Amino acid sequence: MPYTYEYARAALAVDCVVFGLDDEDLKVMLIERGQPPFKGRWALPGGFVRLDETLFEAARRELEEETGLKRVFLEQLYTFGDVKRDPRERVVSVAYYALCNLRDHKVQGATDASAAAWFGLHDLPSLAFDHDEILRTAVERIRGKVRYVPIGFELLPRKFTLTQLQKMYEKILDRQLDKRNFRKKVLGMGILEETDEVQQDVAHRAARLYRFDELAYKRLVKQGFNFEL
Amino acid sequence: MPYTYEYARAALAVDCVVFGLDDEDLKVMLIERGQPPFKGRWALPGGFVRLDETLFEAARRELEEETGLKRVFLEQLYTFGDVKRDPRERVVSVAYYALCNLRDHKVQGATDASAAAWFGLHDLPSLAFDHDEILRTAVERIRGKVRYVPIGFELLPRKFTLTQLQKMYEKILDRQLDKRNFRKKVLGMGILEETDEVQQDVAHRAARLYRFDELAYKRLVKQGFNFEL
DNA sequence: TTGCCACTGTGTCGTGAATACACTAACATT
DNA sequence: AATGTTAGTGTATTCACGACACAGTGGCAA
Repeated sequence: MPYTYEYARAALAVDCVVFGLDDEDLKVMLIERGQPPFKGRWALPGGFVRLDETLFEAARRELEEETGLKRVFLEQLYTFGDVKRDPRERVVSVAYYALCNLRDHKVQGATDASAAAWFGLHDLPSLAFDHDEILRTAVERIRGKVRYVPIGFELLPRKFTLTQLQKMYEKILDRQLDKRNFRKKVLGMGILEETDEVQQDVAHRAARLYRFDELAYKRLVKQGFNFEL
Repeated sequence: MPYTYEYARAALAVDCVVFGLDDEDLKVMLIERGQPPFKGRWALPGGFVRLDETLFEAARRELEEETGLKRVFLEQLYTFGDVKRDPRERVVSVAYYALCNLRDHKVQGATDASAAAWFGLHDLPSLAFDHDEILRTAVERIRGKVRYVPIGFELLPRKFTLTQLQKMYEKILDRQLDKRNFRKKVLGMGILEETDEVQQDVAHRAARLYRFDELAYKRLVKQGFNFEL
């Protein structure tokens, strides 16, 4: 069933940079390509946009199809449109980035014969297409964004300790933070809700668990509040 | 000369939000549409992407064709891909925003029969397509960005007074700033070069002219410097 | 020439935020 | 009971931000 147009048209794709956090490192999910071009190379999950879905919907769909991830934070990153970025033909790709925590969303073997795996940011293979550049752009974006918008909470389980929160910031920003100053600051913002639970199954004093209080955050933003780590 | 594809394809367009600054207000350049749909309505300059040009090149080309603007600051904003954003068919638009100063770049009557004009941000007509939304997004973007990246200088002539600089920030941020604190801060950053010239043809004491020192800025950024107004 | 107008250009002080820094408390394990 | 491991806490110093007012300059008009 061919489609005909008066002018040549580019193909339109979406690609997703999925960040996940575990105890060691900030990770990215990659897919091993089962088809040429770049067969056998690692690439970002993604695919072509259908005409009856928005870009956001396409990104969400591809993410679920290729990695099994649902209901994760997903936001548009940048659109990559170099003429030769795909060797087959002109493909313009709208990149998205996603954040999720590795505990809740375990490595889903991908559905369509290709392998999916998490890679630490310091241990990446070279990627297919211009996906290295897309990934670099995504890392820059979250580094910038995490400092003044609380997107980082998407990477943690719903209840977390202050140490986990601090370690997350340290991994994203790639530098050490002072414990006391960090706690003072983050508690002072009034967007963390203290639960009456503590960590389980640790071989030392258990830390208190906190929850991100989205309502308090939104209230504060409305009053002209500035989250800034 | 028709082009045929196995799957249906969206058309791909670019749209540009061009900001300009004059003595009164922050302005945006709009084009009156000469063709349906939305004939007679105001819209952002833009058009379809050719297959042999990057997105950036397409934006620059359309900008020049429709408004006569060349060599202005131009940067990708966001990609708009709602299914029904164009009533004719599926069109995905990569939006760019541009900054220029109204002195150097006078209102070029548009080349192709449609009229081009500057509109103050507080005095906008309702726009064609989803261009209201694109424009809103662009305003948010420069408000956020101008505070920690010196893009604002693109809106001024190469040599400017500190008062002009301050007024620019006041118009973009839509609030008053204190003169002494502003000067202290902006001079303290060390990215302004004092010239030995002063304003001409003013009916009062002439102010000293400054120049943005891009090299100093880049040097400072490399050392981990934080421009932040 | 004098006065007036419009804008330029400058310093201080108080307050709040950011940083640097080290020890005791709690709990689990042996 | 002793040990190991992390949790949890306060202070002092420095730095940045914001609030605030007036004298100086130069053109212009009377």
